[in-house]
Amino acid sequence: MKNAEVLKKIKDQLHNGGYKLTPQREATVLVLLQDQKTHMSAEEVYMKVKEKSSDIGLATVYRTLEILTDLKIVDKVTFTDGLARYDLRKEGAKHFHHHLLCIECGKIEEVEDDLLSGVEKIVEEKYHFLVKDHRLTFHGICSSCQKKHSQEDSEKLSKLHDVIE
Amino acid sequence: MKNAEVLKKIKDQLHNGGYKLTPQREATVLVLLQDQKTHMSAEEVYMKVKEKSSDIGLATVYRTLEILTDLKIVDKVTFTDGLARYDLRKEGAKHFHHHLLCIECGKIEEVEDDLLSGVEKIVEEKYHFLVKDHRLTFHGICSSCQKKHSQEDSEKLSKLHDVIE
DNA sequence: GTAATTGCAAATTCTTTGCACGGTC
DNA sequence: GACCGTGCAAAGAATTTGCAATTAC
Repeated sequence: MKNAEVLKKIKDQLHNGGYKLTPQREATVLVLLQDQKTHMSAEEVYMKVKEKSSDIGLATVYRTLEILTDLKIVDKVTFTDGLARYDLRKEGAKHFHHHLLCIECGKIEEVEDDLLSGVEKIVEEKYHFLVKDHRLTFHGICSSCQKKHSQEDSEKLSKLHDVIE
Repeated sequence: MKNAEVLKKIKDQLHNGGYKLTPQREATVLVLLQDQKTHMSAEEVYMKVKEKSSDIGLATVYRTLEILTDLKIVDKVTFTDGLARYDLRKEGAKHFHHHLLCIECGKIEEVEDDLLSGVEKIVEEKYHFLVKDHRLTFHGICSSCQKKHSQEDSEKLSKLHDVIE
């Protein structure tokens, strides 16, 4: 689905929710659309909107993000740093996607696969809990940090060889 | 494992980490031990410690909770309200347990089952991400809120019957 | 026209920090 | 007596709110 279509759809959702379509709200949605992988904080969204010439206040960004969260157009996530970040929901995604948070470099990768349907079934049956959504984040070491490690290791090893030789 | 034993173990961990065992730290750990299901915020821990006669400053609670988090004795979690909460790690648990957060009454239930080992394998193989820990929270409706609903429904239905009769 | 929305600044909330004092080995 | 830990109060960071001016429909 193209960005223009997605934007159109979001506009409709705002209307249906009884909200007006202001330039500030449109600019905010556009920024979220163009930068879907970065998990921006409110401050970052605010900066990006200002960059694009559109003038906006930080409070308006917070208010807009809250509306979008209520309408389930974006999801609010908080990782270990305690800062709220905002993620556009993927088109047609029933559930929130998952995250891989690297504890070394801080990078956040996204996982779109639906990994939890089996797990949800267990939760519903065993705990009689009606699952509506979920938040899943893995903490660990990303592939590039792993490579960095093995490189360091082999360097140490070759130094060791130098000493022995 | 008994609380006394767990406390002893935590004392050792503090010592090994090069930290002293002050009355304030001991009181904080005791509060966490006695109230394992409530997911207390720093403020709540502070209040509980004060209740138990032990005098303590809020800053000390924050500092103690940070140490305990670093030592992986407690886990810091942030749910949707953005407030940091602290959970004692279960004895011998490799991984953090999961949570069921009711979107109606706000109650948080814990799930101890290891539901994710299969999912972690997929993540490691497909994304080459070395998993160290995870955070999983389901958002939904708890069993008692579900019951409340069906009760309301049957009440409405019986009123409807009254009208018809 | 009018009710919703905005921007600003002030207020709030949660958390961290600086520093003088007190306790411990 | 050096050093770690504490309490307090002040600072800081993130977010929310009150209000007068402005705007979308």
